[in-house]
Amino acid sequence: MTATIEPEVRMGKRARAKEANRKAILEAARVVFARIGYEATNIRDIIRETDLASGTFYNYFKSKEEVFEALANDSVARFRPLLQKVREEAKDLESYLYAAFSAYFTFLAEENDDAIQGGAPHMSLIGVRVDTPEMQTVSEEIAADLEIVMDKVGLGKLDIDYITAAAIGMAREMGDHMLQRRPVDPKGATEFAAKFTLAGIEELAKSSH
Amino acid sequence: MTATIEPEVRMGKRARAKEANRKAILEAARVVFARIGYEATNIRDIIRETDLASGTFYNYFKSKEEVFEALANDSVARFRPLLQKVREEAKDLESYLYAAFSAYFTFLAEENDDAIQGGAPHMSLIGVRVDTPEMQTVSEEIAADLEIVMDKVGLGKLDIDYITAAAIGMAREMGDHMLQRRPVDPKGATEFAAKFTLAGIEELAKSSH
Amino acid sequence: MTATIEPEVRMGKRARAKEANRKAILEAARVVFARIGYEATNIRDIIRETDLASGTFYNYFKSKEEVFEALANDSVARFRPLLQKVREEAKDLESYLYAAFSAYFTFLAEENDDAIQGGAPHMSLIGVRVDTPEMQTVSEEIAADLEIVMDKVGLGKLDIDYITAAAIGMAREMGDHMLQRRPVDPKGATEFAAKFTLAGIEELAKSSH
Amino acid sequence: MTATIEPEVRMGKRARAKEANRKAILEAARVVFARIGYEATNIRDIIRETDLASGTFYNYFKSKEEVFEALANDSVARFRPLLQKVREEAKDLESYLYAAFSAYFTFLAEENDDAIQGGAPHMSLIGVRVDTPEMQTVSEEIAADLEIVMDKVGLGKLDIDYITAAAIGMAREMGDHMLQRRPVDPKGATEFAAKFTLAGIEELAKSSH
DNA sequence: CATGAATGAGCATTCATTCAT
DNA sequence: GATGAATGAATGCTCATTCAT
Repeated sequence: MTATIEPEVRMGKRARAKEANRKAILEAARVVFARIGYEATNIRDIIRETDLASGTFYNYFKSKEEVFEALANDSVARFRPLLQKVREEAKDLESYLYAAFSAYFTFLAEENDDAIQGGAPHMSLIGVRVDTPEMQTVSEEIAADLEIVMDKVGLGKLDIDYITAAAIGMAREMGDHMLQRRPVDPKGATEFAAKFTLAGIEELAKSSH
Repeated sequence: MTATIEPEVRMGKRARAKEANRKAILEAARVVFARIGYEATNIRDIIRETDLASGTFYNYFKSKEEVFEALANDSVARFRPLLQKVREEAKDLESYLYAAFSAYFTFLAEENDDAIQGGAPHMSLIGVRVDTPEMQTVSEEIAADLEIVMDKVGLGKLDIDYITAAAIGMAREMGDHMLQRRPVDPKGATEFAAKFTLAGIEELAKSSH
Repeated sequence: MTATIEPEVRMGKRARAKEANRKAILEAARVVFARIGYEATNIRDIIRETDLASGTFYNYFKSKEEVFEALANDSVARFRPLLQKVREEAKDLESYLYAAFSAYFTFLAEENDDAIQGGAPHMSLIGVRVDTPEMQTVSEEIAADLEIVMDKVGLGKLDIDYITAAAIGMAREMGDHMLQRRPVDPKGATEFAAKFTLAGIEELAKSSH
Repeated sequence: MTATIEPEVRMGKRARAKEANRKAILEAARVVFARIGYEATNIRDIIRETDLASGTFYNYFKSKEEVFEALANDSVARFRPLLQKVREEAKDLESYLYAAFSAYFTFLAEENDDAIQGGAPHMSLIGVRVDTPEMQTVSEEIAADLEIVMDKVGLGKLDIDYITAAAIGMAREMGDHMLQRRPVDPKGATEFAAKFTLAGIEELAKSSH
């Protein structure tokens, strides 16, 4: 019986080093963006955080923007499946909201774990205050989800665009605050946001007939 | 009887020119910040927008940060009276929320009038969310107020930090959407946000004892 | 009676300094191009030759190409009047050829005087081995001139394009060699080239009927 | 009797691959030099034109200069027999000049055949005249030959340096023009140049005693 | 005070060269 | 001997800041 060989193991040393360097740059970028902010960051800051030489950066990315994009894509790629699961398992509006906020706040907390350990003064950029096309996609997915769910429970006539905006804005801003607190408490934030949003929606529903 | 003398009249020619230059720089900075975002703006961009020489900038401000500060202070100076009135006239949480959201959305609509006309993207060049000095300051003012009001109406035991975060996040995100709609409708946004927030807070109050 | 005031004198100190800096950069560029060749020259080499700072270069020129262009334009602008005079004063083919070669070799010697003093190992680029649009214009002027002159003396049926090419090629290549010799002797080169060319043309004329 | 063994056949597989790589690099360099000029070419440009890796370049050449040299030597190797024949068969100055110019213009036309087909600009990208290794070497060979021949026919007292310069300059400049004409006509150019040069030299000889 | 040219530190980017695989 | 990623010195260029006029 032949052992299953993992892709990483199949790669030569060179390929593995390449992969590792790419990851090192991405990770360094994530840390530096969190520490001093995206705009203030320059490429030297990023490579200084690795043990690579300056020219090496350009073997992997053309610009700061491209690292950012990669980081954002990565975040979204990891977040989307969670959202998918939420969507499938939601029974009603309440369970959807709880699950969605929980997914978001938990993801955010995990995503920023390193930054938090390192005492990053700048709040997380990736995934929070950033509108990449991908992030917008996630927003739109949530909006679509909400529309479906709300339709199903007979609330389709409400202003879903504003409701989504309210929920997303709430999540973003609360996310920043959540990350400032110790201990970081995604559960509490979820409880708060879900309850708050649910009440808001119900109130709007009541006054709309 | 001493005649009331307007500040401008009291000033000499020199002082008036000085004041005008200061204003020109501030206005230029406001325009450029709105156009390309605070971080992306450099001092040359600002003075290029005026008919002044680069050195002149330093007679008035030490840095981009200082202009930002001044612009923010200016916003506060213009916004504070409105907020003062809101605070004074608010009888309860409901009336405060309505008035505060109304002040915010109206301010936002007016503040972005030029930008909308000029087709300025206002924020999010590519990806990074930019807060103009105005918005940042206004948000902070409201946060402070909200805390006071909630305390006064006996809701001080709630998680006021999260509540203000929720309200501000909601306002910010909804603000973007409001500015996209035609006609721009601060009244509608106010109605929506106030009702939503009030219901949220009441729900939290209910479940907290 | 008011003294005639020279433009230079009318300029303020600032304007004069500006003019001087521009000239300093051009002169430095000419020297460095001659010393190490156009392609090998970088902008730091040029400014190092002046007592200016690196950034100052960009107050005057956008690139190495632009300095080159300015230098070339300058050369042409100073050469064209000489050619004009040659054209007007030429009585026949012989006198035209002598005058034109003389103008060229003399101009070349003067142009490269500094470079020669400095022991420049690289032969002159400006005006010799370079085809700027302007240099081409000069070539075309010479070609047109030759055509007119040759027509006048009844040699219009010859291959004037090749004759011009031959004369210009000869001048270019001989120019390089002339600059290597000590003393630099434009008279000798002129004598040689004119005689040579004249004989060549006459031979062609003879065998063309 | 030993069979004549071709070099290629004598080599092992390894050596043949080696030879092929060397040739690939040389050919790539020739193409790129012709396309963008020697100075503007960098090593990456050359290896990109092959299917070899960058490091491989250094197994064959130490620098761009060395490739140039090799290319030039190659040209010489191909051109020298022609020139050898010219030298041997020349009975007098006239026949030498005809044969030499013919060799040069023919070689030039053939050498530029690909470039003409491929629409390569060959030289003068913008402004700076570029000599391919081939041309430079050929010129030098002819110069050396001419000196010998002139000496042999008793014209050694003339200014041979200037004469060769004149002949070479003429050939170069006329070569450009020849390549522009259709059809490309080395014969015509040869006739013109030889006649012209011969007359020039004779005139100089006459006036030198 | 206004001016705007000079400054030079700082950043992005390229590229010849090396070397582990 | 081939590979191609890593290296880091070198270069082009920007921009906040100063200062003589």
